[in-house]
Amino acid sequence: MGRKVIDNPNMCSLVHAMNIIGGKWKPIIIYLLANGSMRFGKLLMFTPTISKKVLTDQLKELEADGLIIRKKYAEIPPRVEYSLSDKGIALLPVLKALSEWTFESFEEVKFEKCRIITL
Amino acid sequence: MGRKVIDNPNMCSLVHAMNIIGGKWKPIIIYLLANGSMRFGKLLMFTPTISKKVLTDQLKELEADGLIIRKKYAEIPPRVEYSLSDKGIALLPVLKALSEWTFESFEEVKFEKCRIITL
DNA sequence: CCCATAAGTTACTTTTTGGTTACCACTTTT
DNA sequence: AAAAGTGGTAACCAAAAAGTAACTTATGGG
Repeated sequence: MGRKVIDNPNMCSLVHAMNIIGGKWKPIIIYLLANGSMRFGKLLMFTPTISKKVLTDQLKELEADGLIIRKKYAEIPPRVEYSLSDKGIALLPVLKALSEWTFESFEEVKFEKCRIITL
Repeated sequence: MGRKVIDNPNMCSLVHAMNIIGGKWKPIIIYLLANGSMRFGKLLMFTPTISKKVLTDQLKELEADGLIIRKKYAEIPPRVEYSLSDKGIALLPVLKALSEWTFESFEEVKFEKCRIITL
């Protein structure tokens, strides 16, 4: 039921990082939120191969770990806005560096610099 | 048989990065190799909760993606040394930044700065 | 002749993750 | 009166990842 994490008896910060953002989708979700808040439906549109349930699950874990903030408006139909917390914002430079590493290390492949939008 | 990856029609470099190092163990393996080459058995010892098969699989994928180099010596019993390639070395600063992000963003928890050794 | 060794491989099982479909709650629009 | 729009949840299944245990290979040592 709970999520599986790497045992971390020595409190290694890299192990913890992998436990938090190791999920395949999480860095991508965080990057999608880099330019401001987004609603559930829009996040779903921008990550076409993810299912509703998986997106829900990932968002819940990200919220539980304090990387994103979920703001629910008491409207009908419901509106829920997701945005980055301070922790999430602090992660952006790391993700940018990761994206640039790919760009530079795999020059033989023509990558776009972190355009995640796939529609 | 093959590994599952995120569809990446727009060649987003972050998506590619996740496809390459998204595995739970991969960044940790790369970090273990930061200080020089290591033999299979030693890698296994330093990652206590990973199984032999999974370590083998991860190493194979890392090698296939060009992040590590596998050098096999024609000895009996066999000796195999794993080390970082240029791509792998170029990834180290990113992993270091990731480790530091954890350290600083979760101050309430007392993390060790990237001591991965868990024995 | 038998054992140990290093680095796996193979076959098998279990756990985890991801996907599908249906359904809900409320209101506004048709 | 019925449908559409939103952000979900629940039940159920399929697929993938991971774990376990036994086996392999070739040689030197006892």
